[in-house]
Amino acid sequence: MKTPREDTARTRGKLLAAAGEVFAEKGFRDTTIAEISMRAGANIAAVNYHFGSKEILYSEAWRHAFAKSLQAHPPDGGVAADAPPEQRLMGQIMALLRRISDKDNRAFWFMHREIANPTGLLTEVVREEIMPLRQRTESVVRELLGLCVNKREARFCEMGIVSQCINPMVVRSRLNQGGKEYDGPFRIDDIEAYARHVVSFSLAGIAAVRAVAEARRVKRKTKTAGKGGRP
Amino acid sequence: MKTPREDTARTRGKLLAAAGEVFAEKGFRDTTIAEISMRAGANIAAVNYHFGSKEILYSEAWRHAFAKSLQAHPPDGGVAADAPPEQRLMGQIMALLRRISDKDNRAFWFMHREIANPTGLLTEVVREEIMPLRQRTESVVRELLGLCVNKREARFCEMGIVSQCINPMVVRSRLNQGGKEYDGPFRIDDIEAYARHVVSFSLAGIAAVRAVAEARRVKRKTKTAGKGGRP
Amino acid sequence: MKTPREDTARTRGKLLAAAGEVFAEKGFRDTTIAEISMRAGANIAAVNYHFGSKEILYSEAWRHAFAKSLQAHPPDGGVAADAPPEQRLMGQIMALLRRISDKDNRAFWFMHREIANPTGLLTEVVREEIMPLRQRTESVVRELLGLCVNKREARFCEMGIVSQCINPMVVRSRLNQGGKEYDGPFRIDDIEAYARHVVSFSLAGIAAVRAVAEARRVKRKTKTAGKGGRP
Amino acid sequence: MKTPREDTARTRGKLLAAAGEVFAEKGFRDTTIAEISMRAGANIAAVNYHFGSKEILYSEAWRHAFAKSLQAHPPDGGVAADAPPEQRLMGQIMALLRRISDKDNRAFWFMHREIANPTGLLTEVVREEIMPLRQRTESVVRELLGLCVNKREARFCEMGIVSQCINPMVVRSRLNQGGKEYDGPFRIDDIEAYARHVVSFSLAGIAAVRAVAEARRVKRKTKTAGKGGRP
DNA sequence: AATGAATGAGCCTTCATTCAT
DNA sequence: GATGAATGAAGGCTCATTCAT
Repeated sequence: MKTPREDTARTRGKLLAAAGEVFAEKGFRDTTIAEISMRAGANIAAVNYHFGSKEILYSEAWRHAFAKSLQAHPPDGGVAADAPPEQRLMGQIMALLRRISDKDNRAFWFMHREIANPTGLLTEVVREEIMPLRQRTESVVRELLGLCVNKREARFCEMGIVSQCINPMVVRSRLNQGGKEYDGPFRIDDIEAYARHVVSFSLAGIAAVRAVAEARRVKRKTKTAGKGGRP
Repeated sequence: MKTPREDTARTRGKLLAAAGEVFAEKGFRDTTIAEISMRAGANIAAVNYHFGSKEILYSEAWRHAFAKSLQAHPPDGGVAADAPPEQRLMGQIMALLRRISDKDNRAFWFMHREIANPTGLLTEVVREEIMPLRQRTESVVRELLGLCVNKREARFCEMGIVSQCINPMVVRSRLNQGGKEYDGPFRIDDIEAYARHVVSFSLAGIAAVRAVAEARRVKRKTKTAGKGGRP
Repeated sequence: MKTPREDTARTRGKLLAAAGEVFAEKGFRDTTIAEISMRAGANIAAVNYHFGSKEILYSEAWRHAFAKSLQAHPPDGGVAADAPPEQRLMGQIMALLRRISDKDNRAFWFMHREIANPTGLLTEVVREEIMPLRQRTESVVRELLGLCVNKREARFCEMGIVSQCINPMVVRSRLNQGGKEYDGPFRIDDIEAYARHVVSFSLAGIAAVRAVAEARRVKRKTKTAGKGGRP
Repeated sequence: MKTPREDTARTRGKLLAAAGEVFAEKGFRDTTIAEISMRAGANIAAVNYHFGSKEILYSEAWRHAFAKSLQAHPPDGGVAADAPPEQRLMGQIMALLRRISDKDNRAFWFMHREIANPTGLLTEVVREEIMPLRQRTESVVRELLGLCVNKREARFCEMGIVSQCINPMVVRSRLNQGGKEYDGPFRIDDIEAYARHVVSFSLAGIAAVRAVAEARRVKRKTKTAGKGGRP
């Protein structure tokens, strides 16, 4: 025996799920609430009734999808918090790639569309939900970079690493869509192989940045020491 | 003394420029030909008169913007063709970052929107115009990688490098828009500094990939030699 | 107490009636859905909401009008099925003329416009709905023609009879429109008088055709008999 | 060496011919000046330049086509003016059927469309040009009807005969269009056979009408004679 | 609480006509 | 005289939202 409350909750859930699918497929503008309602098996007035407007549904659907995505693929990638930073980086990269490539988790595609085609509806959501993830990555990267590297370079590294994950996945997905697989230069056959590549490529990059920074620090110290040391 | 031909060319040009601006700002769907016409100082029927449809204008505007973009920032970045590959890579990265960040060149934003929100109108255009650029980059990367690295890893490297350029620029641009500068973790203050970072980071990454591949090759040879050499 | 279903049915009905009027007056192309909606007391979006498109409304309105027309003027003209064929022909002709001249039944004008200015939207409808009527007429005509008349001449007769009904009515209607009655050579004052004329004119025509055919048959038989009979 | 006058005349002629084709194919509303101009190899402004408006071109094109049609198929059908009325009727019917079925003469289709879908642009033209033809037919019919038949019945006969020619041709043409021949009940295989059918069918009809009228006359006279005859 | 009918603003496109050369 | 560019009015259709039940 279902209470009206439960009915309401179920309809809301169906609408959120349907909205997630359609928004991810077509973006905000090309999505019609008629299609969302239909896929959710609900009335065409249901969206405005339950959420107030298409715009509100949009951000709610994103939060919903993002939470589900994080639950399915924890950001540490299953690596223990006290593992060496190299392994933790690998874990985070794998988690990110899995979140993006998981066909059941559409949050990433929302985000991507939103960045390309800003509605301005997700800016707050981004800061609240995405930032912690990036800071978690930045923190591992800083560990690997050591103390000599300044903040800007650390940010550069973090951005570069995340970008290596995001961009190729986007391109791959787009070019492979439409049924026919596209076997051109953009193709990534194996998520795990690509993850290993990004890790080893980036660890080398990080090491180089670290080396330069440390050399600079030593040089400065020597200079300072020489200046101050000689009477 | 204007001939009708010249008139047409001028109006077409104005429409292309206006279309470039508006499409880049708002994407295909949210752009109205009314706004394009208004910005071009033309009648609302001008778009259909000169181009036939909004869709055709879209792809024509992209070609126009892309050609202008390439002309303003040659893909070699001003580096001679016989310079060492490290410098040529730097040149290409600089050229790419400049093309993306140049506020007068909107082609990149078209492309980015198109990938995020495919209209299907630019697929051919991409393959014809973008591929050569990526192949040019891949070719420098392969030079730096040496002969031991297989094709897939070369592609991974090329994709990673290009991604490091594209993605942060997108995010930076989006978050900085709306008048207020956003001084958060995504910000890139200095294009040139970021270019140098990407080059040194990526050269180290490439060297690492190369080293691994060469070690693998040596190992195999030794194994083979051992197998065949000792009875 | 109106249910939504009843509301829909009423609005649909009003739209069908209004569409019937306007399409019959102006034809498909010159009819605007704005006018139909206005006459039906509905919003301009109502047509697309209830029917999907102007084209669908067109053929639905025709079916609606045709059904109403048949109901108002049964095709046998009130003559019993076992009456002599002359009377049944009279009944059908009267029914046809009444259907055409009835100002409340617009189906005929649709048809006429459609034939003159084909939209291709009614072809199926014609075959499904008009054919049975013509076959009914042809069947009476064949009865009157006897067995000697071949199929082609029977068809000629049927076509000629129906044409005598349709064409003058069309011309009469057109020339009388615009407020001023046109009392020229095309005018038919009295539907019933014209029906009687068509019947007697055509019965004589049919008899002549029948006589010729029977004479031909007798001649052939005699010839054959003569040929075969004499050794 | 062409004078400007000759150029103008030629362009006008091409426009008239092209307009004749397109108007006959598509009707007034669905015909665009652009298509007429294109088919005539003229500028899009040529129609308004040479004729003033689409409407004027429409009626001019009709006059042009009608004159050409009459020239190609003289209304007497090649039968001498002193031939017996039966033969003259046959001549006129043949001429009418030929005019209608001649694929190079589009005037009839104009007319038909105009009647079905009145633009009001041809009403005067009709009265001026069509009436004489119908009066010519009516005059033969009256000859065959004799003096006892009243004016209304003569008109009925004439209308019926002409209708037998017009209507089946229209239907035949429409149903056979679209490339595929339609071998249904409407088909007329042989213009000449149909003409013979109409003549013999109608002569019988005329004879019947005449007989009835004469019987009525005799009856009245007898009655009158009887009335007046008895003292 | 929830539905389905109805709305009206807005968009792309068409096309006869006009304007400047 | 003749052209081709340009115009503006109008039409069909879409869709998020509101209204009445």
